Amino acid sequence: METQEKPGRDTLRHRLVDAAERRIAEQGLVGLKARQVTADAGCALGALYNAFDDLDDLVLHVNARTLDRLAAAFDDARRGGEAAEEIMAVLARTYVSFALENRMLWSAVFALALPEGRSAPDWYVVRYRALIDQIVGPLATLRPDLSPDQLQLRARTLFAAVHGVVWLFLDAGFLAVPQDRITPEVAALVKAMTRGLSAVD
Amino acid sequence: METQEKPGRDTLRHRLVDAAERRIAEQGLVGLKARQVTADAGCALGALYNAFDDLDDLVLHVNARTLDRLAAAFDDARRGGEAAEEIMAVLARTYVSFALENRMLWSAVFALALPEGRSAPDWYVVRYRALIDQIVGPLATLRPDLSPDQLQLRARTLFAAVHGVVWLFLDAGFLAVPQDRITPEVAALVKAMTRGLSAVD
DNA sequence: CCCTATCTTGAACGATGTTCAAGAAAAGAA
DNA sequence: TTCTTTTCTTGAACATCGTTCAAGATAGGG
Repeated sequence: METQEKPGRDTLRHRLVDAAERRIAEQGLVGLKARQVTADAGCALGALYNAFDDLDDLVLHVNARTLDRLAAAFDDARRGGEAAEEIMAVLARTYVSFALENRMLWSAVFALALPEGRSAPDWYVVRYRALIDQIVGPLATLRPDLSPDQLQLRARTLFAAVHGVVWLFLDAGFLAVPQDRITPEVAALVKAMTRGLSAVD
Repeated sequence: METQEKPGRDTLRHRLVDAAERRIAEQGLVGLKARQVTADAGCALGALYNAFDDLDDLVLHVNARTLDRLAAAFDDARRGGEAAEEIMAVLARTYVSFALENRMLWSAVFALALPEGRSAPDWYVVRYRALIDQIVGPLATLRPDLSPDQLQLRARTLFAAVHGVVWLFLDAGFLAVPQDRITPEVAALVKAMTRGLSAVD
């Protein structure tokens, strides 16, 4: 059972997430070790397993923070509420910038692979959905021909497609490309996917 | 140094790759253990490190096989040489089918994360490029407005975008969607990305 | 002040990837 | 064949990892 998070900024849970976040940001997900993170947080090895189920559970909390920060960046980006097309383009740029400025943390969001039977908890999935939902709005304006169900699906497809492109440049170094070409490529991708009128589907 | 592969179908190297391939196909990349795979291949634990540098090196060889099989599927798919637009659509369908029919092996291709400084060897990168190159052909027909350099880049973008969508359904189960909706979504993505005439950039 | 419940500790366990000295096998030279 | 040299093979040993758990410390409530 997931114990209720106490509000205190100085709980052990909080310090552990802080330490884990730093470690991942610097060394990547593979650089996160139980002994290291507990030392950083100033507690014994075993204390980690009192505060969290698991190392994966801890990573999930770090990832939740990362997703929240991207969601906040999305909020800011949409604040300059222009036309739907422009919002879409801004969201795409925001996504790319965020991923590039938080490489390791962003990679960790996708690199974490839960064991076979285990699925992500609700409080985690909610964060994902919140991101998708921010896309559905402008997409609905651009594609009035799509049903709500189709919109939801298409928003995920769009998100995943952009993720794929960013991933290519983040994790598949051997096909590397100058960073300044990523944003235009993603922009082209998003523009193509959201062009409404001539869309045949 | 990478020792030259002997042609024999029954070398230890070959048996190890076979065993590793089976293990990954059944249990996923995380299910691949040095002791298990050497037992399956009928050799001692240490023999693995004579045949390969590393466990990662072994996985690289499994992945190379997988990439070769997809490349072969691409070859077959293009054999019915229709219009460029149709070829593109067929390649996309082929990709999706292949990924779904080889879930674990295909995931392994992307899940393998080489340690920080280490980069994939040339004989491995070549396989990736071969796949991309199969896309460049039809894309060049559909987008005569793009320079060779832009074509190469756009082909990678397209590949990565499709990869992202397939990945979403393969590894991010909580946003799961019925399998029969994947192919149409990818088709829509590819069609949007390859639409030539009204293309703006 | 004591009883209880909770948190904390770090030694211990089992599993893992990798190394390496020693032995076996193969290949070449005579 | 026989000796020498090189290569392959072996499995015990090592270091490191995530995780557990019995024992001790701490805090709360009556």
